[in-house]
Amino acid sequence: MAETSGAEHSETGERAVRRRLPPDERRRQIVDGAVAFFADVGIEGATRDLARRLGITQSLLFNYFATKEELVEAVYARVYLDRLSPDWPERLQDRSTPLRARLLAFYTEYSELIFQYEWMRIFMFSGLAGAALNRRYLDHLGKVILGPLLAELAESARSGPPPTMEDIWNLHGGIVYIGIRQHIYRMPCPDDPSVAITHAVDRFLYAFGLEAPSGAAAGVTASAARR
Amino acid sequence: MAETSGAEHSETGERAVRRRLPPDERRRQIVDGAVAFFADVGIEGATRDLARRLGITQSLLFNYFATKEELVEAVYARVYLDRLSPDWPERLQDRSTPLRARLLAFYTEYSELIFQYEWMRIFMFSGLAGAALNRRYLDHLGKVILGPLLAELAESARSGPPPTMEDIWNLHGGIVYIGIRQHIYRMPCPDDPSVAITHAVDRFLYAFGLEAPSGAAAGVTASAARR
DNA sequence: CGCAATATAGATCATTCGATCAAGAGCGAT
DNA sequence: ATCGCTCTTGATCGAATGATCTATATTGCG
Repeated sequence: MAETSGAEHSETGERAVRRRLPPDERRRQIVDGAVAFFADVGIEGATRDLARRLGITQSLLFNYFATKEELVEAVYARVYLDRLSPDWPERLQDRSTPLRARLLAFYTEYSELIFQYEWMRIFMFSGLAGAALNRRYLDHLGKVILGPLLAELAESARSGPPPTMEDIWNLHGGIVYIGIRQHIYRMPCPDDPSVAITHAVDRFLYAFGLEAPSGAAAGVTASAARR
Repeated sequence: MAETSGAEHSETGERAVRRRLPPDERRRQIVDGAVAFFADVGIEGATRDLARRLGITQSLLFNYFATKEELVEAVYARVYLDRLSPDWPERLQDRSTPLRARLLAFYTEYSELIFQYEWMRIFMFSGLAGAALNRRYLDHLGKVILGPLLAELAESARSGPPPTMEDIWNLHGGIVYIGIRQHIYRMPCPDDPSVAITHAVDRFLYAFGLEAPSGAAAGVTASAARR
């Protein structure tokens, strides 16, 4: 999270230098802080604690957001924004590139985007709360990413039963679960998930008669496939 | 959740008949209600709302649990209890049965145990809160189930790179993610996950040169493998 | 340099939270 | 029946919550 200014003090509340900031900059600082704060303690976190962490007073929050709910919405918007790159659909359907390379490129970039403390936790908090943005995101993911991905796989598949959407969700879930283990459950995880991602994608493709012969341990990994 | 008595009233608070219950029965009723309640609204849910849902007064809760935290611990204990059957380790290592059958039997039973609204959500809530029981459970799962499972797979694997713990977690995560989609995100899911589980297990085994030739669409599914 | 605009702070309100307590109500023993 | 034990209740406490308001301090502009 970008430190917008040097005015924040540590959470052990010694006095900070008072800083007057341009409104939009202050607003950005508050949203940034709120993202980090709510990711830690959940959306139910107290506005006073958030203010203390930001080094401002609680009442100031309400100068920028009429209600706490409005602030939470801003946090959701910030976190969900640009998390699904608009060019992924076409890149996933670019048949001049092998399907495996497309999959590896997508999941490498996607995992770098979402395997982050703030995103993972706020996504889970908002999911449990039934937030509208959460459902919209998952709908969009299914329609715009995983749907086309299924079509591509069905087109290329050379053996076995035809793939279903449930198979795609299984691939997706197995990969996303790395981030869940890391940031939700705080389990020790490999710092670079691309090896696990590569293996998961290869196992998946192999089952449909695609690429990755059994000895391909030295193949291109997801991290090296980054465009 | 078992309706312990007919005394509960609907949540729209019309007066209920007052019932005097034996202490342990009342306690059980409270824990049952608390499991369902906290699964819905999260651990931060108010004790007054829980009491209203149970058709009792809020103060009565504190006759059975000294603090809310104590009640929450009872909820955790109830939910986490017996969720990892003690005979799974040995059954997973019973080499008189094919590895595939062992895997399918395990994940069928396991998914039936955990793909439930209360479990899934309370597990996620407690995970986000960093509850000790959550870490203990995952430690235990890794050591007692997934560890032996890795050993079995490594023993049987006939091709490809040797399996790692990360591979096992990928299989596990892909399956568990079905429950997450269903109960955390409330997405529409197949009511019987055994087909998806079977395919996931078969893809996994196939990648290590085991069973499931490419045409095995009509094989034994997980639900039929139930012992 | 001085003034107006506004960012900021601290006190404060009403509500809700977990938790306590004395009084009342139900059930079993006699 | 009715007595007594204890389960249950409603009132209530102090702390914490979201939200408001007034007074002060700081900045930018002329």
